[in-house]
Amino acid sequence: MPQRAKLKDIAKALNISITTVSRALNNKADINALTKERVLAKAKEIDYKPNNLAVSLRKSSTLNVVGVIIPDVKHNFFSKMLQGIMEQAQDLNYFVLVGESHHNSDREKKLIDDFSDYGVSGILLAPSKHSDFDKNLLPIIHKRIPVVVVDRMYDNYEGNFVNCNDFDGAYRATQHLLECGYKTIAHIGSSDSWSIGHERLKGYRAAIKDHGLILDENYIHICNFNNKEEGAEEGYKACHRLFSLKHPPSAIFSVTDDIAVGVYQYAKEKGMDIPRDLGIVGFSNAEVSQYLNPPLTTMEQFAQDMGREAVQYFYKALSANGQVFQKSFNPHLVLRSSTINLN
Amino acid sequence: MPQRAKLKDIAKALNISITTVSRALNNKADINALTKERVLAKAKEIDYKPNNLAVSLRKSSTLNVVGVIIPDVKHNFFSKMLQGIMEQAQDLNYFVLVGESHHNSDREKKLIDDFSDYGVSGILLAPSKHSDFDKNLLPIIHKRIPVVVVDRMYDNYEGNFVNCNDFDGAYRATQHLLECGYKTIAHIGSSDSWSIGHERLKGYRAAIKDHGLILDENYIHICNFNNKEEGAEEGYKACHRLFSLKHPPSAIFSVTDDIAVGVYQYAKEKGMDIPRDLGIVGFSNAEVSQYLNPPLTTMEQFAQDMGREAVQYFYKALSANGQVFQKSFNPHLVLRSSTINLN
DNA sequence: GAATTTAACGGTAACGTTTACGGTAACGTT
DNA sequence: AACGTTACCGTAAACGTTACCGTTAAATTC
Repeated sequence: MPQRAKLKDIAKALNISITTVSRALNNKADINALTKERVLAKAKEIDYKPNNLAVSLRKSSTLNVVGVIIPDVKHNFFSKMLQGIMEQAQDLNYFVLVGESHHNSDREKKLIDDFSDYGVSGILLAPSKHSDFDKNLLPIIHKRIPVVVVDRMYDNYEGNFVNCNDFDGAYRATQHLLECGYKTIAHIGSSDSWSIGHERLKGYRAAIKDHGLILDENYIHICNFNNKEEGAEEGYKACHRLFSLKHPPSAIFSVTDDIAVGVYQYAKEKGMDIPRDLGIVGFSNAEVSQYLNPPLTTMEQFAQDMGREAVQYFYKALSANGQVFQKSFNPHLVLRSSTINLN
Repeated sequence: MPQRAKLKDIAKALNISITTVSRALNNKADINALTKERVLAKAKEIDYKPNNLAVSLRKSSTLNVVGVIIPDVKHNFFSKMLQGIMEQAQDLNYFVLVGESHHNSDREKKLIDDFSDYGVSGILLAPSKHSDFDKNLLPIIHKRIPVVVVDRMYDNYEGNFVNCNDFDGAYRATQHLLECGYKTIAHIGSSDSWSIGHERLKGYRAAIKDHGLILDENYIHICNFNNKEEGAEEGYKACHRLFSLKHPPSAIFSVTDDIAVGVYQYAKEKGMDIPRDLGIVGFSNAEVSQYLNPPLTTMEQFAQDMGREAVQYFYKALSANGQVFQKSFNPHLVLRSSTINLN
């Protein structure tokens, strides 16, 4: 609605053609230095700003927008990631369109399609649990829209991605507990259809095995998350089962910090001392974890760096023809007081 | 880059004019039912999607995008708000462009200008501390771009806004402490140039006064936040001073939950029992607060509702000519265990 | 049956840009 | 003097769409 200045206005004011004005503003060749100067001055004077719609239409290019789809902004990991994305995007002069899937595959599909129809230059997707690759992502990949998958992995996915090396992280978390001297280590995991949970379980298994311990399947408790983020509750319930075993565990590697919160609640209720009676390692270094009592040892995921890298990959994918960019970030142990050296 | 289907393609395939195709798809008058059907079928067949750029350019309307500027996505309050914004925006068929100001006024200005140049339909702004109204917001208000200010208030601002009734919230928080029977209530606040801190301080003052107590200025500690979110540290430092007073307070109303975390740390260190020795009420119901030990009594701000309302106001402002929309949400006391009835 | 309405459609211009192309001076070259 | 070169600028078409107006044939009116 607001009456914007156009090339025509400048042209009229200076009594030259629109073409010349355009040339001046986009510093192209075939233009007199003086004319250019006058155009620039006039442009500033009447506050001329190019009409992106017209420019993109004419150039038949897309707008400088990248679409970001995440399951939940409130989640610490995703908001950190988003932060990294926005920073890097701004550096590359891109705008960021954000949508939430709420871990709903249909909603995710709609967002992907809407973004695509809108004409984004690319899409960064942190897939929801149960995301349907063939249905949601494949169509727009075929449309040649650059896509970078973040955080979660599809099976046999061969496109661009940035994720967290969950296997490695879980391995190191478990290893840390072993090195502290905890002998019986349980794992509270999350539903298998979610690749992250799967990888972390594998990492846990590998660590136990590599250290010559026998893996007791009773020590593995897989929670069944619904869409709600009721992690703490699930953790609490898990403890209920784990500590009714004949030989209850002396340490727990929890697949998320949220779940660990539930473990804390259970431990407190039963008068168990963390870390003496029970060692705990979480995953993802949620904001909560530093405020828990005692502060939770956990795995930092570098969400912000992942976000930044994702944007860079998208950017590279724009020009690079067919080349694929992939990277796994190794998590880092954040040593706090929920684990202690028992030796 | 991806070769999109155009009206021309449909027209050619059916041997009719582009105009007719357009009419069919936008279900306008002057079109045969059969023709319309054939067009729609063909459109679906070749997956035609209108080119938004061309449409908006032709109609000289903006794209369906609303720009959102917040200081920090990681912050619980803002991410909740953003969530509300995105939900409501999706319902109204708007896309959401997000940018972070990081409490930097210049960065905020750049975002506002960029969004405006981009051609957003409107802007929702949660101003950063020290945001310069005249410099940042006034220019685009003059450009007639609908603006809704959220959360924080400018002095003498007369445009659209949705905020939290901080005065009322602070009043009720303080009142709650008084009703519990705490006799000496201190306030840890934040720098005055931030309207929110100012309002909460006023609310605190009013509550003390209305209950016939004498306000001891020594009980008011104003933290000087820099841009960093070092709330806990500030809270800790504040306690240092407050508890070296001749008559230390028996309760604290903290301007944010973050700061309250610092109070907890101090209390734990000095062996004070919360809530017996020290009652605490926070503000904003951060995620942390429920996990603190004991869980923190605090004021819920309905960030999500505020976000939703903000989008609705923006939407109304699009058509309503000059009408101004304003609303203050009253915070709600979330009663937990950091306060107790002493009577 | 002539006049008028109506249904259905097409042509053209326009939204604000960019760009391929052509044109006109002014100058230098042989 | 004829030609080529250079520097600068304008014309016109195009990007994909929609609004406006005109056109045709059939249907309706009297």
